[in-house]
Amino acid sequence: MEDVAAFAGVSRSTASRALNDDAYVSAAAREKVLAAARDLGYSPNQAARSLVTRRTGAIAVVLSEPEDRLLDDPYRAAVMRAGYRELADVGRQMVLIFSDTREDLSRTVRFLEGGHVDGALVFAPHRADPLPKALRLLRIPVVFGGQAAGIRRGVHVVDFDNEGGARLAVEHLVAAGRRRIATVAGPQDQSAPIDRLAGWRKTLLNAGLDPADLVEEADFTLSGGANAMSALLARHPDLDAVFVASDMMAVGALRTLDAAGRRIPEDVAVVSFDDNATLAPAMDPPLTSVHQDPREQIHAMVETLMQLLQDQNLKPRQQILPVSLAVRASS
Amino acid sequence: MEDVAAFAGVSRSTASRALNDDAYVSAAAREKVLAAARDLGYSPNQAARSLVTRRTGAIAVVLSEPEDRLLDDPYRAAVMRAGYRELADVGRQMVLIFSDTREDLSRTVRFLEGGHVDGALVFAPHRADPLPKALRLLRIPVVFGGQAAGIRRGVHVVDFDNEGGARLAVEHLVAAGRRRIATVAGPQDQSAPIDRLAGWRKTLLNAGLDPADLVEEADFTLSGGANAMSALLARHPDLDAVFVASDMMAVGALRTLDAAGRRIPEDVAVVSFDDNATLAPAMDPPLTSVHQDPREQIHAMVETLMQLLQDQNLKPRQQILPVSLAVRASS
DNA sequence: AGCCGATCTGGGAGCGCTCCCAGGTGTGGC
DNA sequence: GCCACACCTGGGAGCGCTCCCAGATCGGCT
Repeated sequence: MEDVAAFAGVSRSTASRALNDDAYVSAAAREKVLAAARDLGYSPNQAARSLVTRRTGAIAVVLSEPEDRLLDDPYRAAVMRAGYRELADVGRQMVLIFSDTREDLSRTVRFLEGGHVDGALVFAPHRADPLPKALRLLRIPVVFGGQAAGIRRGVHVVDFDNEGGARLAVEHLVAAGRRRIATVAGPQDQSAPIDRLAGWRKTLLNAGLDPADLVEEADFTLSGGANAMSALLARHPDLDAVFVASDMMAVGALRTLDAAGRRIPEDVAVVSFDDNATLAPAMDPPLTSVHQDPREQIHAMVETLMQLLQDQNLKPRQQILPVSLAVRASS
Repeated sequence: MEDVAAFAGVSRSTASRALNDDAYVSAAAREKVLAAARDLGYSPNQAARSLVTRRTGAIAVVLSEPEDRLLDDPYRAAVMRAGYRELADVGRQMVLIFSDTREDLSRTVRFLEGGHVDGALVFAPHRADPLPKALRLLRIPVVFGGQAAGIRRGVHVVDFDNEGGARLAVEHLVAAGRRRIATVAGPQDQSAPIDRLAGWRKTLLNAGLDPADLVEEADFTLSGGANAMSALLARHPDLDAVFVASDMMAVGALRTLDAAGRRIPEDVAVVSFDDNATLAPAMDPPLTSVHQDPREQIHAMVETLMQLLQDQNLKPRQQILPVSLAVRASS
């Protein structure tokens, strides 16, 4: 920078001000500095800058999930992409972190602690995940996507209304005259699927229907959904609707139903959760699904984090984003 | 760090050496420092460290591709994941960068130039992509995954043997007695699909078969594959085999063939490319596919980059990784 | 004319670390 | 017993930047 300043005929300080477009720089000086920087191919050293400013301009996006799940989970892919965009829009660089094994945990903590990033957006759906608790001890601003495992208060969370979404789905089925409404639930060690199952159960009870024995748990995969559907069908050949806790599992359920000769939606109506843009409308028949927008979630998370960066004492916020029902041919 | 040193009763220098486990520190001193660091909850400031060492410990993985493609491209997802792992294994942090629009280009260049990372692994499959050329001007070590657009020499590349893979596929079909072997090619503005198409053509000619009019180009998507297959079937109802340039397109082709009443492999044999672990074996029938391992590619790229970090003058290397044919029921 | 405040500039200090160098201590060989 | 050479330690310098402060310049107002 010294060189640039000399080349432009000004002092280091003035060059710095021009480069960071601070106030109190004459237009002439600013232009000379900018021209010099261009001619000399200069770009400021970020390490030096963040050493004194104590901020890096980078934000971590932490995905704490088993490895295999990330590969074919389209929702996570959307989160990465949206995270990148939303952060870029506020001039921040995304640093992706996959935290899976226990060994990753300490690495992740060390990284977040090391001053590489100014804050973190954390997705840790599993209730037993030790990461959220470990993060509490750090002085780095964190916003969680979905409920933080084992922590109820004092953290910033942006979640979707999972229970409300399930209610929408089941009410829709009840209104269509369905009486034997089963569900393929997601893993009950995560809060989102727990809430979805609860919503299904409550809504059935409200409608005077009996949920007993109409639940089958699966692992959010295609084959898991297919197997769960088989089990349900074996126990209750007369079921006339099913609420599936994710699109991917619904694809599996669809296959099973098809193989069992059930017409959809005539014999069995299907409603799922996620409304994944590439999956849900592409099925045969297109899936009715509870719509949640990853971009919207990330946007809210970034917004909260930016405020947190301004004011560390921002009082903890639990944002619950509304969901809607995208009705298609499967119901 | 000063505090840690004081607490441990040693000097700043000794503390630094202990923390970086340099040579020439007594075991006693090292332990005292480590204990002090633990007790004080100290973690070194990375900005200060990289200011003097001139390295950050971070490596960028740049994906230069249209946004929509990343979401459902399982190969890219595997690349991200493998990149994270392989880099973690050599003690480096991955910084993911999506570079799509032209506006992203300058942002990407600025970022890579800013000293945030020590090197970059770049995937830029499109021939018209301006990124590779822009990167040439930077003094940052770069290794390309797949051919770099518009650059033939002077860069480090780790690619798969696309043409050889296509040859394997077609030779397999010829050996099985197929005579009318069509192809669903990928976008011809990328080198991988170009090479695959060339391999198909050459192998047909070598076998004394006529490739004329048996090509249909598609965009690597499921629906693109389905449409291309329809077009081929319309022109050549008598085709008895098809080489599809990606698994995803093959899934589409399978649907079209099924809808047209063709039995697979009896009427039409299908061979695809990628051998995606979740997709290819899960199809009905399971797909014969040319196997390429993203992990292997990333591994080679990381290895080359690490050498490049040691020795900037490493002579440019073009590594072509071999592929194999995973034979399954579709052929 | 004189003064005051707004605008602009340059130098100094220091962010937290690593590296170099000078010096101290111990150990083995002659 | 003394030197040479390992091994270990502490202080100083400096990485490239931003921020603070003191001072300079300039216009506008009394």
